[in-house]
Amino acid sequence: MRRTRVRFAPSPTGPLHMGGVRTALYNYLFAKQHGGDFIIRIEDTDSHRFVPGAEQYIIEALNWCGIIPDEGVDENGQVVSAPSARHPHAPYRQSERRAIYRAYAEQLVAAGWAYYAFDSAEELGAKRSEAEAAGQTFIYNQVSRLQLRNSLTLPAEEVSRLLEETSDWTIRFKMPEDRVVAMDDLIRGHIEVNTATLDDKVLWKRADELPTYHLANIVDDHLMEISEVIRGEEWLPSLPLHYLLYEAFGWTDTMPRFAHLSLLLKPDGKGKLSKRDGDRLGFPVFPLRWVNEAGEVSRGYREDGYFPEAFVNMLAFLGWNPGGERELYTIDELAEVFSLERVIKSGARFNAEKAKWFNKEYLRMKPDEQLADLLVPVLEEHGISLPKDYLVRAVGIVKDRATFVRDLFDAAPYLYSAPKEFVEKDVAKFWKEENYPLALEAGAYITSFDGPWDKEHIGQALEDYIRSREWPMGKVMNCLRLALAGASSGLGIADILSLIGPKEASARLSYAENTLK
RNA sequence: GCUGGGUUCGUAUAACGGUUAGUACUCAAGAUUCUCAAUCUUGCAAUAGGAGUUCGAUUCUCCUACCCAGUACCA
Repeated sequence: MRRTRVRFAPSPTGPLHMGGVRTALYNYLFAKQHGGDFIIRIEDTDSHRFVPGAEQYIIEALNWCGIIPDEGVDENGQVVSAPSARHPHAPYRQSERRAIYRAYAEQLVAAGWAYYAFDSAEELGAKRSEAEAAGQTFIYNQVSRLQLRNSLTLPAEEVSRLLEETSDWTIRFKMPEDRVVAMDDLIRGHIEVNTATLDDKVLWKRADELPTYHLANIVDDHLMEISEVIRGEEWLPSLPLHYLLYEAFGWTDTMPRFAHLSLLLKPDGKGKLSKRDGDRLGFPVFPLRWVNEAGEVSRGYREDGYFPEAFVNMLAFLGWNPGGERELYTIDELAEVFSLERVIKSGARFNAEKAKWFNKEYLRMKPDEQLADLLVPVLEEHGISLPKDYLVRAVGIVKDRATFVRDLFDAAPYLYSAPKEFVEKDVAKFWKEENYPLALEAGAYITSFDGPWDKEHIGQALEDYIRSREWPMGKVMNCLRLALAGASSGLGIADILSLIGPKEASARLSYAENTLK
């Protein structure tokens, strides 16, 4: 039984999408469950699409999620370039491995599994548009390669000359003509494809001396001793090529097992989840905030106030579930119960409401002390500073109505500072001549209450007082809340009073009396 | 178009040939309360369609429809 080694291999062409985070997460969970290694490899073989900062973003995002690699990134979040005991397969960035790939590509040519192709990108582009105009599709395959300029059709001397004198040739895979490739996918089961439907993919480019994804991916997975490849569904059509590449290299016996994950879909309508959907429907599609070169901002789960544990839990359950009815799992618990067999084959539609629900659940589970600490920066934004023990008590009172930390303030700002304004509509409704004097009187009574100053005793005393006088309970209470909180709806009067204390309550009552008249 | 993949309440999913097709989110109603939340209870709501195999199909096979992906010197 070989050691479990899986990798997440993103391309630094932009911020990591939440679907990418899910792929990384499943890889991580699989590795942890099998006591194996989780590796991050940066696939930056496309020199044209490189985006500055993207690699750093990916590393930071995974780190925020608690998806910590065993190899590929050092303790400071930097991709490691030199091999060491902890990082035996460095470098982990393909642009730094470019010297490796050419020999492998040439090996395939020598063995008859690949050939040199001299058609320029422009020539091929022209052929494509030509075919398209005729309602057809141009494919570089077993049929067309015999009409094109390559080492299969040109004389040997001409090939050597072109290899020597030109610098935009490529090495293409010579797809077998009529073979059924039988494959097995850990999630989808047995799949068969006939090679006659496949094309001759470019493996290596002389122009930038870089491999394409297919070559680099197979070579690196082999060199890095990857045991399972868990990746997105968009790679399924390339699987036959990858199987054939392992065969061509003679690596079939150590070929990894494959698992193709379905995609994340839009919450509504058709198609896969995109950045636009987030903007349109008002939720993040990226783990972290991202600002592109044009200065456009994409919001992130972190900045929107999600706990990484909630984000990870929610993501894990999008297209997978452990079978029972429990939904809340820490990342370590997920690693224990995760299984590729239970990954759903069809695409999962993302649901922003459910994401919020997860966060709310995690917020409720957090100790009040911790929530109080998290609330401090929010209060600072409002210029408020209060003692820790006061915040702990306040948080205990509001946490049930909060989804995010900021709701701990937003849901009841009056717990942290006296209201300066009153909701007009509520004033009109409750602050009436026949009601507010009663409320003021009840307020005066309770602020001088000499029993134990806690929610139960205050609530009981206040209620008894109002009842004994046969005043209308609702009207008096709402009036009191209006004076204390600035609005007629909100926390229970006893909750508010127990926290702010009789002195502050008294001050608020006077302020309301003077302000509202 | 071609190739491959997919299809259970609105959404995420459970049920690996036998269930009144379950659960969560959302939504609605009720209970509770000084209001609003929270909470609790109840409710609405699904096997894409059609053939087969079988004593019996959500589950297995085929066809149709629809959805997704790929079809680049991008990953």
